[in-house]
Amino acid sequence: MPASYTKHRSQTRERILEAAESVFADNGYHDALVDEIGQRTSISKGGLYFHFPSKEDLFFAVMDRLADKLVTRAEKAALNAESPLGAAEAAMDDVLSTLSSQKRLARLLITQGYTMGNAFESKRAEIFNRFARVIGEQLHAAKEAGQIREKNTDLASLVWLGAMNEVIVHWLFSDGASPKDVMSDLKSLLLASVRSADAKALR
Amino acid sequence: MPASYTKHRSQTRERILEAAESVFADNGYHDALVDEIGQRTSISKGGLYFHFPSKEDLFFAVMDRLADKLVTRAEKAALNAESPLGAAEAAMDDVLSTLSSQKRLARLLITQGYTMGNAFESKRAEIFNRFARVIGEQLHAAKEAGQIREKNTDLASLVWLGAMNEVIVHWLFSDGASPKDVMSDLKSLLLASVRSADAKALR
DNA sequence: AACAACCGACTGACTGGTCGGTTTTGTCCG
DNA sequence: CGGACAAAACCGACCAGTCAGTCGGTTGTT
Repeated sequence: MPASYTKHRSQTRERILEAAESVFADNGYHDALVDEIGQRTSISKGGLYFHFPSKEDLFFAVMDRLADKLVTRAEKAALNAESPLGAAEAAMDDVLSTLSSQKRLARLLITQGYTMGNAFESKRAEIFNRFARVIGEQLHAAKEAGQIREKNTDLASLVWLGAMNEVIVHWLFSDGASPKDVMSDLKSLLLASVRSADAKALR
Repeated sequence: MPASYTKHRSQTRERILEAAESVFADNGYHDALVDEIGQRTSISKGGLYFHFPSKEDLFFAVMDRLADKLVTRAEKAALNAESPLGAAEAAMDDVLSTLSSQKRLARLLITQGYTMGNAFESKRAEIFNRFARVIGEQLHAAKEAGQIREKNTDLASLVWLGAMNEVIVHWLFSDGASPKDVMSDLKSLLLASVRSADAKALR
């Protein structure tokens, strides 16, 4: 295989990835049509299947590329910090502001690609909001009672919900410790995140 | 409509919901077949469509029912606590241990139903783990440097990741404040969750 | 009789993937 | 240089499996 083939080959791959990212971002995996990716690249379906063995593989390649970009950026941003905790902070800064300015891509990376359309995402949001509200009410009451420092209890409840969710998801896929096992550590983390300095006793 | 109709009607609905929950939990929404729900209930497809207008509606009804159960349980658990923060803690306890003991349902509620199969979930896990590792390395270094109190940096990185994720997801669906806008509040929450008392200066 | 509940064979839209054939690109040699 | 050969790249009509949803008819209840 002559060298100049592989060069052109990777150019085409890149073109396909670009278009696929856009189509997946617009429609989500399920509703994205391979034919439409073909249209946007002016490459026929058969041509696409020459470069990628399946729609799924193509999607994964898109996701990998996205994650690469994001991680690379964040790691670069972290280099300027003068301490580890500062580095973590800088990376968080970078990721959040990058995603903030590219809603479509955030959507693709975080949920859209994996889900089955807008109706489903709305349902997910509805249920999670319900949980967030339950947590939020308690935190709000705790705030009134002077037990916690944090004023932004809505945000705090999102943080708590997100943390719990992630712990569960991790358990679901890693076969690691069950949520129960990490619960006490998790609780002290979350309590520390909001507790005021002068509230030692909890119950 | 005679009374005994509606009674039997709601019994049948319940039977269907039960079976549907099981089928959805086993296969996820996409790969769950309406025909299989029919088989398990001994109700024909047409019969099912007499009770639910579509597969999607049936799925949503299942999810609502699940969320109901979970919230009700948690709220009951919270009643025994003696302070708001204690109530929040008790509810968290309850939810985590309930889900811990029912992996199938946790899966359904948290992700499975909305996604497109195992390959996709694995990919999601892979990417998120990558991010978690980046955070984890920083936190670990911060621990070595004595900047943080928390010893379980793996868990802490999951918490951070989950919190960020949830903030982003919420923004994606609520059209609320962008992650950038809540970033400073979010940072102080997360830093407070791990920071040791004697580490004030950050950078 | 009237209506709810249920049946299940059938349909029709959908779309990922295939495959035989064509065009383009690079290489080799006379 | 140029013509012949091979391999890569690309084309697009077509196939094949899938399954949610329908509908005309049946059974059971009041």
